[in-house]
This record gives sequence, structure tokens and C-alpha cells, in this order.
Amino acid sequence: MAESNSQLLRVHTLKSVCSSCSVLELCLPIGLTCGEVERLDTLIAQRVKVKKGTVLYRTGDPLRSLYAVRLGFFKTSILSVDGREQVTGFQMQGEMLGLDAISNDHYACNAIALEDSEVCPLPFSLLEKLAHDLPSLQHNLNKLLSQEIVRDHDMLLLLGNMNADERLAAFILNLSQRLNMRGYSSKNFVLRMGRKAIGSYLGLRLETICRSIAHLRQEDLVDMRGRNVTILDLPGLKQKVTGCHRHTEQ
Amino acid sequence: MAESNSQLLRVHTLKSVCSSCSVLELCLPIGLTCGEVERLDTLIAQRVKVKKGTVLYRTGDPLRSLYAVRLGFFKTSILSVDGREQVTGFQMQGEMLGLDAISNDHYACNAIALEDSEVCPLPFSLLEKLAHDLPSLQHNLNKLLSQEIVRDHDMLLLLGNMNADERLAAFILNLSQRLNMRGYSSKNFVLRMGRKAIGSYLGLRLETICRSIAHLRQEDLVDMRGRNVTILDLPGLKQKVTGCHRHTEQ
DNA sequence: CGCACTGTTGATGTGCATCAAACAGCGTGG
DNA sequence: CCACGCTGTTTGATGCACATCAACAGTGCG
Repeated sequence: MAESNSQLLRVHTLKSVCSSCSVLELCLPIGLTCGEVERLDTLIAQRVKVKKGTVLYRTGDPLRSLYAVRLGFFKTSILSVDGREQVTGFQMQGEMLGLDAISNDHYACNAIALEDSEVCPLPFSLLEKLAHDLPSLQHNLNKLLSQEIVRDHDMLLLLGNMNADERLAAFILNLSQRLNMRGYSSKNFVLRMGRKAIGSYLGLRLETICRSIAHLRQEDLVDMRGRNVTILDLPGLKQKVTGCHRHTEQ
Repeated sequence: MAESNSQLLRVHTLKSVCSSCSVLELCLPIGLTCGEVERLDTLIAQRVKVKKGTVLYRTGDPLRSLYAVRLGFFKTSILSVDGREQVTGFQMQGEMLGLDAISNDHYACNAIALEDSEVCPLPFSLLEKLAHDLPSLQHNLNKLLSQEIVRDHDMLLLLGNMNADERLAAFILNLSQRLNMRGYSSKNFVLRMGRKAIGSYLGLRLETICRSIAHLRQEDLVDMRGRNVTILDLPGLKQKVTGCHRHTEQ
């Protein structure tokens, strides 16, 4: 039995390596040579399945690994003392979980799978060592961290300056674009999170989310029934956001 | 003349090194050995003075250096296309500017000095090389980036869940604590930014800031006249924020 | 089939934005 | 020196966007 188990594990391990991973071009290995990706492979003992609703890590847990999302969908959130939840992000394949834990070796948020998912745990101490050997990996890690900061600043702009309809439009456009980058339809997709989570992310109540959905529908910009989203008028939707959207020169 | 000039520069250079810098224990060199700090010194060609109101860098400028604030006070902000401003942070001595530029080699915000200030430019490509030689420097850089993410997430919680009075209380407490860490009074300090900038940072209008100040004064929590702040009731002020404040286990 | 959960829509209230005016501080120039 | 304008701050009156409370519809699961 031990043997058959190790056989199974081996198969699993072989499948888990970065070099054969379909999200390689969106993940940590961007721009690494084949040889470098192979060394990155050695980090990943195995992929881990995370069932829908399962907590990947909790606030305060000691940092062991960063997690690359290989498949599925996560949300990260922080909790106030009196139980109010602030969703800090939604992560899909190729995106990294746990970056906030580097600050003090403990995760600073909760990460929950919104659907059956799969992650590649990257033991952080090993990752740091490997990054030392592979400067472009180190550079990628730096970039990843910095990108998260830029994203967060964009969220500050959203929360500080946009009204409910604009926030929702920006949210839908953001999802659309990220799905598109991954080869999925940018016009037609299904939400992995409920209205409450969207509301928490956008700093609104779930009822307000519903009403803003109704507004966008009345303007024939999107069709949303339940969790199914169809973008009817992409330029119109963008119009709704630009103006209050980030000014990025170059 | 060239000689006397280089003499002057030399003096300035000598004074600029990390090893003799008073904010060393709050800056990049935390935990570095003397030898390591000396190597970090080689990065810093000279300190740069930045006059009040001067732009240190703008959105879209190519990343050349990160900047350690040695003295003074900065604000960073992003601009929406139609000119609305979102302040993303206020930086004081020992804090780093430009971390968001690593994401794509261009600064993603504007940095402006709120008073006459002084920064240590850290040429980023050199910093990366040096970090490769000094693992603990690399680790510090990673931590710095991650800490910025955690701070930003706290701001999301603030903007998403707190009312005006709570936001202002949190803001004052945050300043008080950071000043305290630097050896200044935590009860008595002067604001370096105007009501408008505070409002932008906290997602509120300047009039609302004024009113919230009035509220906190009426409750005898703080005395604020103009830019002078006196904290009268620290526990009371904290009380105002806890409840909606971040739940951090351990 | 019934129950729980999620989403939708309506009625009402409130916290903050907006508009407006007065005031304080401060440097400039007459 | 004071008059002046400029900028930043304070306070009041009003309106509106979103929260809150409540009822109901749709969906999925045991």
C-alpha cells in the first residue's frame, strides 16, 4: 500500500511541475528560462486541492508557503474585531496568495476557496533561497509584490471616489479583463462569489449591489441574472468608469 | 573650481551614509551587520533635498530610484482622468517611496514633499544587485513591500467599513504611533497636510473632516486648532476605533 | 416537498456631499 | 502701518446616495 501510494504521489508530482503547467505564462515563472523553470519545479512538492468553502489559511497562521492558484477561485478577507468583513481581493488562476504574510511571517488575512480549486504551495524559505540563485525569479517576486500594491491603490481610488454604479462597472470590467487574459470569454462568465462578498469588496451593502445591477441592466450595459454575467456594451461599460478611473500616463 | 566642488560633494557624501544615519533602525538596514550597512552606503551617492511643494516623481516617470525619506514629510497620490485625487499615503522619515514603481518600471503615483525634506535615492538596479549579495537586505525589501500591502488592506477596511469620525480617529492614532516610534511626542504634534489632503486620504470631503474634528473635540478626545493636534484622551480615541479595527490574532 | 439560503425590490432613514457664507492667518504692496 | 487679496478652515442649510429594515421570489439541497 505504501508503494502504491508513492506511485500515485509520483504521478501527481510529475503533473504538478511548473514546466508543464498551463498557467505558466501568468505565474511566477514569467520570463524564466527552461532550466530556471525546472529548478522552480523542485520547490513544488505537490499540488493541493482545496474544496469549495475551505479555508486555505487564516489570519495569524505562521507563514509557511505562498500559494499560486493553479485552478479555481479564492477570496481573501480581513475581519474587524466586531466581526465586520472586508474582502481584500479575489484571486484566480496564475495569481498569488499569501504575499501579505511576508511582512511579519504570519498571514494577515483569511483565504477561502470559492469553488473547488487547486494551488501550488511554494515554501517561502525555499523560495527565497531559490530566488537568490535565480535573479529573474527574485525580480518577478518583487514585481508581484509591487503589482499588488498598485492594485490596492486602485481600490483606494475606487472606494474613495466612485459611486455604487461606477464601482460595480469597474468590478465587472476587471473580472472580464482578467478572464480574457486567461483565454476565457470576456463577455460571458459566471461569478464565483455572492452579492454579499461583492458588496464587501466594493464597500457597499448587498442590496446596493442588486440595485446597481438593475441600473446597469436598465442601461443595457450588462445582463446579469443570478451569477451569470453577459456584457452587452463593453464601450458603454468602460465609459461608466473612465473619468473616475486611474490616470496612467504612458 | 572643479576641485572645490568635489570637496564639497565629498563632505556631503560622507554625511549621507547609512552607517551614520539617525533613522537607520527604521529604514532598509534593519538587522544588517555593520559590514552590510557599509556596503549599502556605497549605493547612496548623495542625499537630495526636496523643497516643500516640490514633486519628487510623477506617475509614469521611469523608475530610477527608490527613495528613503531621511527627513521631512511626503504625500503620494494618484489622479483619475477627470482630475479627482486619491491620496494613497503619507510618508515620514525612515519610510520608503517608490515601491509601487517596481511593478512595471514606472512610478504609479505622484510624490510631493509637504515640507522641506531630504531623501536618500537608492538606484533600483544597484539595489537589486546589492540585495543579491546581501540576503538579509533582500529579505528586508520583501518585507517592506509586504508591509505596504498590509497597510493598504487596512485602508480598504477603513474606507469600506468605518464612518467619518472613526476614520479620523484612526488617522490621528496612526500618526501618533508613527511619531512615537521616531521619538517624538505621541500626544502633541503638528499636521503636515491640509484638511483637503486628509479628506482625500480618508475618502471624505474637507468639510466632513472639519466636522469630525469638531465631534472629537466635543467629546474631549483631541484638541485640534489649525494644524496643531493634542491628544487628550488616548484610550478614548482608541475606543472609537476598536470594534471596527482590524482583527489581528497573535 | 419543504426548508434554508441567496437574490430582488420597495419604503424609509441617515450620514455625508454639496452649496454657501463667514472667518482666520499670512504675505504683499501701497 | 494697515488695507488687501489669497488660501485654508469653520460652520450652517439643504439634498441625495446609500444604508437599513422588511417582505417576497427564486434556487438548490436534504
